[in-house]
Amino acid sequence: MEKVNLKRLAEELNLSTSTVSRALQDSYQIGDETKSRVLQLARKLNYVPNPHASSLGSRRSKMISVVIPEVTDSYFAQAINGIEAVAQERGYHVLIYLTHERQQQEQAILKEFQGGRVDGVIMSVSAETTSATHLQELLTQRVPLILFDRALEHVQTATVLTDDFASSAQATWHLIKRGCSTIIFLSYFRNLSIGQARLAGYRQALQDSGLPFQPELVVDCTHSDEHNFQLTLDVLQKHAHTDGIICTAEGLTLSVYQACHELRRSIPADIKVICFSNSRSAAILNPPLTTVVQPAFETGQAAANLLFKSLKNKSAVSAADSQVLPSKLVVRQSTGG
Amino acid sequence: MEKVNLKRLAEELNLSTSTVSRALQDSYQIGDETKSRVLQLARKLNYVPNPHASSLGSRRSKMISVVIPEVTDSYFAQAINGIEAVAQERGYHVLIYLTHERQQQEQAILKEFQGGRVDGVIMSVSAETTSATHLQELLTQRVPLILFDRALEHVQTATVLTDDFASSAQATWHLIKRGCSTIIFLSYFRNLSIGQARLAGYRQALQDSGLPFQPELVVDCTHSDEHNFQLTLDVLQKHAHTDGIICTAEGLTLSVYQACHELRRSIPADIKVICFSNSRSAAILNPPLTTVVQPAFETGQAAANLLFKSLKNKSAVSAADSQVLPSKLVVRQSTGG
DNA sequence: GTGAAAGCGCTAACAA
DNA sequence: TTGTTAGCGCTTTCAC
Repeated sequence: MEKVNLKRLAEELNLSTSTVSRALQDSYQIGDETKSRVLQLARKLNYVPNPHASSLGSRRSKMISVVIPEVTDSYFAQAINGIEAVAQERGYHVLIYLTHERQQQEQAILKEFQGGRVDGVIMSVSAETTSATHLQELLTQRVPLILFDRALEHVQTATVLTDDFASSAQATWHLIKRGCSTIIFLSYFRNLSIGQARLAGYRQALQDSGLPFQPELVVDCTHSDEHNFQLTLDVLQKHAHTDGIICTAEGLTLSVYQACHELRRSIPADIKVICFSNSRSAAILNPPLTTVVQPAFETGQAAANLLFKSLKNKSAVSAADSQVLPSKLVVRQSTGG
Repeated sequence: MEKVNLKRLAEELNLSTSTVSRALQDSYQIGDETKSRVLQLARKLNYVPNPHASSLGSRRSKMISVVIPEVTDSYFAQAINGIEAVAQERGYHVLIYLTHERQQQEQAILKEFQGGRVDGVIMSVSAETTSATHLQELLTQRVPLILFDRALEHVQTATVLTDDFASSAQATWHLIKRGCSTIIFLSYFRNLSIGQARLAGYRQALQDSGLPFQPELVVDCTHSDEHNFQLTLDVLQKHAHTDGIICTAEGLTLSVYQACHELRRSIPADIKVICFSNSRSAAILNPPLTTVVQPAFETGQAAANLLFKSLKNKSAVSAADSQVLPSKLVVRQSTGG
C-alpha cells in the first residue's frame, strides 16, 4: 500500500498538486466538480494531510500552546476546557506545557516558540516568575501572546483577568461582616500583579472597616503542601485570636482545613475560612467551603478568542483588548453559612 | 534583522548546512571544535530550529499526543503530569486532546494522527466508545499506541491498567465487613472492560460473602451531573434498605453526597460510601471519603515509558508489555472510619 | 570530518 | 479555473 499524499491524488486525478491542494482547502478558485472529485478520491484513499509539510509551506502551524503552572487545579483544568472548545471549533490543535511554577521552565518553553512551533500562545505566568524578558522576546518575534489569570506587568499584550482586587475585598468584607477581626491572608504569588491586587483588596477592606493591617498575618505560601501546612499551623499558633482566613489558592484548602483540624479550631465557630477555589467539591467539604469562584471556562474562551482574532487579522494583540471577567462569592458554612 | 536558520549559520561559518545540522544534533561525525563553533554562533544569533521542517525532513515529529475523556478530573490531570514528566525528559512535546467522552470526537482525533502529526499516542478511551476500528487503523499505520486506565478489548497493543477487579472486590468487601448488605453500584462505563472488571469484582465479593446480586442496584451513570444526581436519588428512594454505595468515578462523588444529604440519609450511619477517586479533597469532605486511589501519576509515567521504548526500538508495542499497577484503598469515615 | 544534493509533502506566487 | 515552479528549513544518503 503506497503512501497517499497530494502527489498521488494529483496523479490519479490528472490534476496538479496545487489544484488538489486548493480543492482540499475549499478554495474559491476551484470548480465545484473538481472539488468533489478530489474530495471523493481523498476520502476513498483515506488521505490524511501531513501537518508538518503544511506548516512548513504555509508558515502557519494551526497549533496554539497553552502554558500553565499546573494542571491538577480545577481552575486551570476548566480554563483548558474553554480554550480547547474554541480551538477545536477553529480547527486548531492545542499543545499544553506545564511550568510547575518554575520560571526557568517557562523560559525554556517560550524559547522554543520562537522557532515557529505554534501560531500563538496563551499563558498564565508561574508563581516564581519575576522577569518578563522571555515574554518580551516572544512578542518581538511577533508571536501573539495572551495572558490570563496571572499576568505580568509591563508586558504589552492583552490579558484576561478577573477582578482580583474587588473580589478579594469582597471576600474580606464578608469575613468582617461575619464578625472576624483577625484575618490571616494566605498569599500565593505576591510577586505577581494578581497577588498584589488580592492583597491590596484585603488591605482596602480592612482599612475601610477600621481594622488594622497586620503584616504578620500575611503568609507567603509555596508550592509544597507540607510546607504550607506547617506555615499555616505556625501562624495560627502565633496568633491565637485569629478568627478568619482568606486563602488565595485552591491548592491551599487542604492545608488550611487540616491545620484547623489539628489545632482543634472549629470552622466556622472559631475560625471562618474562605478560599479562592474552583473545585466542585467545595460544596461537600466539612464544613462546606465559602469560595471565590473565578470564571475559568469563560476566561479560557475569552483568551482563545482574543488570540484567534489576532491570528485572523495578522495583527499584534493590543493591551487595549484586555478583559476583566467577574468572579463570584459563593457563601457556604465555612463562614457561617 | 534577518531570520536566522541553518543556512544563515552555515554561511557565516563557512560550513555546509549539513555539517551545521549534524553539529547541532551533536553527531559523532563532527569534530569537537566545529561543534563548539556552531553552538557558539547559534547561541549568539539566538537560533531556534524550525520544528516543522525538522519533522518533515526526519519523519519524526518529536511530539506525542494524549487523548483523554476530560481534564477536570484528578486522575487524568495527575496522569498528564506523569506523562509530561517523562516526555519532558526526552525532549518531546505533548499535544492534549479531549474527547469529552464522545466516540465521534475520538475517531476524528485519531484520524488526524494518521498524517504523521505525532510519533505516538497515549490514550484513555471515552466512556461512549464501543468500536475499536479507529484504534486498529492507527496501529495499521504503525503509529504506536498505549492505552491506559480505560482500554478496549481486542486491540493488539500495550495497556497500563490498575487492578480493577481486585480493587472493586476489595471495596465491596470493605463495605460488607462494615455491615452493608444492600450495596448500590454506580457504574460509569459498563461497555468498557474497566467497567466490566469493576462490576465483576463487586459481584464476586457479593457472591463470596453470600449476598445476593441485585441487578436493580447497578446504575449506569452518564456524563451529566444533573442526570446522575437524579439517578442516585431514584435508586436510593426505590431501595430504602440501601446501606452502601460504591461509586466508580470521581465525578459522581458530588451527586452521591448531595443525594444522600437531600434524602436525609446520613453517611456513614445510614449509608456507607466509597468512591474511586484521586481527588485530594477526599480527606476533608463531610464526612471524609473512603476512596480507591489509583496510581495516576505512575500510570502516566509507565505509559509514556512504554511508548518511548517503542519509539526507540522502532518496534510495535506489544500487548505483552502491558502492566497492571495496584490501586489502594484509603479508609476514612464515609465507611465508618 | 565535511560537503553536495536530493528530498520530506505541502503552499503560494505567478502564469496561462 | 487550472498548472508551473519555486520554495519552506531541515535531514540524510552518498561521496570525498
